[in-house]
Amino acid sequence: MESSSATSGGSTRREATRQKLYEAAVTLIAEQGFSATTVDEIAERAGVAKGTVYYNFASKSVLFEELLRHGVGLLTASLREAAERTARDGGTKVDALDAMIRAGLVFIERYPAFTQLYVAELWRTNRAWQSTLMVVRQQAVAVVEDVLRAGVAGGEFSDEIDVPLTASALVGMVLVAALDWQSFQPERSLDDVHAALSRLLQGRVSGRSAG
Amino acid sequence: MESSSATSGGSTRREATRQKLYEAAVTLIAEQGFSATTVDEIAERAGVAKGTVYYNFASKSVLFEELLRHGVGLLTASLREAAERTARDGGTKVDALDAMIRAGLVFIERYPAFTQLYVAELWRTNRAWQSTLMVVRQQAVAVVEDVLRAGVAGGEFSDEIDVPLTASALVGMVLVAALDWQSFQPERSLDDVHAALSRLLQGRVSGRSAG
DNA sequence: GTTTTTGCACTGACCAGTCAGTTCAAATAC
DNA sequence: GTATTTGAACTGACTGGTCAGTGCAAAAAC
Repeated sequence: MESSSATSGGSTRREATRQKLYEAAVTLIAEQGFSATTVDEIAERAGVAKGTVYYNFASKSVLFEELLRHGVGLLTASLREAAERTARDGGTKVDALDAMIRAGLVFIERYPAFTQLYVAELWRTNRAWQSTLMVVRQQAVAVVEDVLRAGVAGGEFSDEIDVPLTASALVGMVLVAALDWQSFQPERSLDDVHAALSRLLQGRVSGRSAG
Repeated sequence: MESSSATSGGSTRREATRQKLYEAAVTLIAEQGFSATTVDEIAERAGVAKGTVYYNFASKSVLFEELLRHGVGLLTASLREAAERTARDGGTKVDALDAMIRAGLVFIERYPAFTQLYVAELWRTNRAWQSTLMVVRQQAVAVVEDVLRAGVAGGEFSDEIDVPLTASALVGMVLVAALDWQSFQPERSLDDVHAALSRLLQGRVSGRSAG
């Protein structure tokens, strides 16, 4: 007899509790930062006792590290999927980048708190989860780099572009534009924001209106 | 009788102490975050007594807020200067943006810790210095927006571009690329990084090498 | 003689992590 | 089907330590 509602691996109740803790932690840490967020707050928002946090995670930092891994996993999967879908549909590499921009925006719209938290921690040094963060960052940027490299190999992009730097710049463009969108003009539609970034990507900023 | 090394206004000795405290605080907070940085640490790194911190600043948060204002003041001055210099030399608005990108890179190369700290705090909510941060952010982005608007008015840029969003995206592009440069490939030259970003700005990513 | 800095002891709040005890659902016994 | 056992999951009061901010007398700088 199996348990009534099995998730993939791991006992159901425990998994549900961990999920609640992730959700509570991500918003609190995004708002206040890691150090300013107390374990008591996380427990309270998740609706569990403090002891439960320590039953499920070795420490506050471990909870945070697993949260990071979890979130970036979702993002890279989504980016990769966007790139592959475009390739299957016979699109160019610019189309792939454009699709990835959209996938990035969709992700940020869905998980704004996670994105905030990620940006806030990414360039810090001297932190316990530094190495976790490096690994996880590289996974995400690598997806963009791969598309750029394929584009250079296929002659679609200039072979003079600097792949890692251009990838960083593209990620930064989307990240900052999206966070500003969420923070300062949340009423705008995703399509709107996507259109503006597309234009920038395709160098259609200079030059008069298409009229 | 002028003091030997006058900064604008304020008694010299006091100003020197405050400067030491800014420098100590900025690196520590960039590395560890605001909450994880103690006043004792700041005092120790600055080489002054803890009491001196409180003689010069009302509280830890006030020290931080003034630090923010100070740093962003330097940045906006530098951006504005770059834009104006280009205008005087009869450059286009793209030239102005390019000069501002360079000014941004120079700033980040000179004050990497401040930049880190700024990014880490910018999209947080529920923090005491939230409003300070908003004001100060707007000052910096506004300089870029002004150039974009002037370019649209003069017909150099498409009137379909979204000025605030494009400004955000450009700032993000430079910010993230530069932070990655500093963190992960610090051996590269500023010119190198600038060239890569210039290329992206001018839409010279697509298309074969100029050979 | 006024301003600024020092050094250091002290307070009170806050917080990560612990642990002895409780809950409860499923398994086993009858 | 009812009673009993088991153990994973959870609880929340408690502890030991940390830290922002204070108070103040004496020294140093100007």
